[in-house]
Amino acid sequence: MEAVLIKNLSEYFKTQYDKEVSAFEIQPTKSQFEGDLTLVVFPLLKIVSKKPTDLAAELGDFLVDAIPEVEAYNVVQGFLNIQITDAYFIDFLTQLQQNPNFGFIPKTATSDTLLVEYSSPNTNKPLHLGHIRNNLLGASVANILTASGNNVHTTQIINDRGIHICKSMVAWQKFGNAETPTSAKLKGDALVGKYYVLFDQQYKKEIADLVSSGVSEKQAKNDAPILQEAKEMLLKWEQNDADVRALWEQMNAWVYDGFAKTYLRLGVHFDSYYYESDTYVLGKETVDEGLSKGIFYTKDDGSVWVDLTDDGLDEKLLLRSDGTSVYMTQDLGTARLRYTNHPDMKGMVYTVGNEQDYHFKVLFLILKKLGYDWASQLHHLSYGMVDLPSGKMKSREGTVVDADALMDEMHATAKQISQELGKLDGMTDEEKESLYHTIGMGALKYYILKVDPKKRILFDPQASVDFTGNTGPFIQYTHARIQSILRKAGVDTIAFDDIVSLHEKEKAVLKTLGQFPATVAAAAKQFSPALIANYAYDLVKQYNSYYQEVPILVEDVQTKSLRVALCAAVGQVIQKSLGLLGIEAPNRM
RNA sequence: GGCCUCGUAGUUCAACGGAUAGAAUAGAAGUUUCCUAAACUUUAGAUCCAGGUUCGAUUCCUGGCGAGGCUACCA
Repeated sequence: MEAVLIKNLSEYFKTQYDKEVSAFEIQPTKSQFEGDLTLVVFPLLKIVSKKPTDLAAELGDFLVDAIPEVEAYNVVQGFLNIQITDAYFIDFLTQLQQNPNFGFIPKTATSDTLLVEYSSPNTNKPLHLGHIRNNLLGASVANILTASGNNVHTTQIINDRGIHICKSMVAWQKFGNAETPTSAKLKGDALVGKYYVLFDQQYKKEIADLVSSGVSEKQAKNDAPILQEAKEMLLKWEQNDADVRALWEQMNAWVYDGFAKTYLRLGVHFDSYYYESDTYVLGKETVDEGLSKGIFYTKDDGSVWVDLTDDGLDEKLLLRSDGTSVYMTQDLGTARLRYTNHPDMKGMVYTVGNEQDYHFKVLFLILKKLGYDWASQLHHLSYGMVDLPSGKMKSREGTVVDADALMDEMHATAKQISQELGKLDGMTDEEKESLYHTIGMGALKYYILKVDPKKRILFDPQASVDFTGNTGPFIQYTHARIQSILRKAGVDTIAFDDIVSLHEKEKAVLKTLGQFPATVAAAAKQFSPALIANYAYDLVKQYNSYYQEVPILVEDVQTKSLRVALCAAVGQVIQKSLGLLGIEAPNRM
C-alpha cells in the first residue's frame, strides 16, 4: 500500500508542481489518531511552499480521488492521516492465506552468497553465557539473511592452537592421571576446562611462592615453572613434536565432542569449520606479500608492522620478532582463504564481541590496503558483553555462567512451571521432556535476542526464567493457543467473500501482519534479531487483545471463516518470527 | 592520556529526526458458565546535565558528568 501511495504522490508532484520527489515519510498511524497510514508533510514544505495543513488537505483530496482503497483522510497539524478501506484488508488476508512464503524472499539463481561467522571459541574451556549470546545472534542473523533471499553459509574460526590449550595440556600431564571424559564422566570440554583451571591455580601458587622468596611479581609471573612448561610445549607444537601433537589432537577432539553437544542443544549448526592451525600459514604469506608491496615494514628486531597512523589508528604488529604469527596474522589468512573457497561471495559477517571493535577496524583496513576489493563487503557484527547482577563475568574468578548448566536450569524451570499449571496431562513423558526443552530454550533465546545487539545485557538468572510478560514462552503460548483454535475450528473454512467490514481489533491485527515483510527486510539490513523479537511481541499483544474481545468460533460461517483465517495468519507469522530467532513454536503447551 | 560504545519509569527493554516517549516487571484495583488465566482490563511512574542545528531532538553536533571497552611480541 505504501508503494502505491508513493507512486501516486510522486506523479502528483511531477504533474502539479513539476518537481521530482521520491522520498515520502509514511508511517503507521499512531493509535491515538484515526487512520491507518500517516504521511508527514513537513518535509514537503521545502519543495512546495504552503501551509502544512493546506498541503496535507490538498494531498488528501488527491489520494481519495486517485486511489480506490483510500477511503478518507484527516489532517492534524502537518500529519495527513489516511484511512484505508476494509476491503483492502480483507483482500490482503485472502492473499495471505494463499501465500505460505509471506514475508520471505525466495532464493533465485542470482541470490548473493553471504558468509556468517559466529561462535569461534577457544578450545581450552567450555562455552559460557557470552558464547550463548554470540551463537544465538549469529544463528539468528543467518536465518534472517536467508529469509531475505541470500545463500547463507555459516562457519566459525576455531582458535585451536596457542598458549591457552598448552596450559590445559600441561596440567593434564601433571595432574591428570590419564583421565578421559569417559573415566571422569564429564563432557570433553568440561574436562579440558577443568585442567585449565588447575593450571591457573598451580600458576598462582608458584607466583606466590616466588614472590615470598623475594622475586618481583612481574618476574614471578614470567618465571613460574609451570608457565615455562606451557611455553616449551607451545614451541614443541610449532616444531611438530609428535607427542605434543598427539596430545593436542586428543584434547581438542574431546573439546569438539563437548561443543558439538552444546551446539546441538542450542540448535545452531555450522556449514564449515576453519582452524587457526590451518590458516596462520596463509596469514604469514599475506604478510610477506604486504612487505613486498611496501605496505608493511620490518623493525630492527625483525618484527613486522603496519603503520595506520595516517588513518587515525596506531601501528599494529603483524609478526613477532621470532617470526611467529599473532591474532591479526591469522585473521588475514582466514579471510583470504574464505574468499578463495567461495569466489562468488558477496560479503562476510563476523559475529564477535565489541571488545574487538578496534581489531576488526584494523583488519578490514589492512585488507583494503592490500588491494582486496572485497574488503568493503566485510561487516563486524559487534555485540555488548553479558553482565551478571553480581558484576562482570570473569572465568578466572569462577563467576562465569556455564552454557550447559544454564540450559539445564532453563529446562528445569520450564518443567516446574508446566507441572504447576498442569496443562500437559495426556502427553507421554518423552513429549513432555521435549516440550520442556522447547520452552526453556524459547525463554533463554528470546531473553537474549530481544535486546539490541550493540547494548550490554544484564543477565538476571531469576528474570530470565520468567515466563510471563515480554518473554519467549508468552509468544510460544499464544501460538499454541492459536493451534488449539485451528484444531477445534476444523478445516472447512476458506471463503469470506461477503464480509465487507472488519472489527476494529481485526484491522489492528491485519495492519501489524502487514508490517512483517518490512520488518524482516529491516532486520536483515541492520543484522538485528531484536527487531524481529519486538515485532513478534507486538503482534502477539495485538492478537491477545483481539481474541479477548472478539469470539472466533462463532456460528456464522462467513464470520467464523474470516476470523479463523486471521487466526491462522497470525499463527503463521508468529511461527516464522520465532523461527528466525531459532525458537520453536509448539502446537501445545 | 588517546580512541570507541552506552546513559530512557524502582528494575529489564522499545521508540527510520515526527504527533500526548511505548511495553514488561515490581506496586494498587478488577476480569474465568465463553476458543488454554503462561491471558486480558484499569491505575501510578522516565529521556544524565548545559548549549547548538530546525517546523520538530531520546535520536544529529559540541562540551561536561557517569558506566564499560580498546589502547599486548595473549587469542
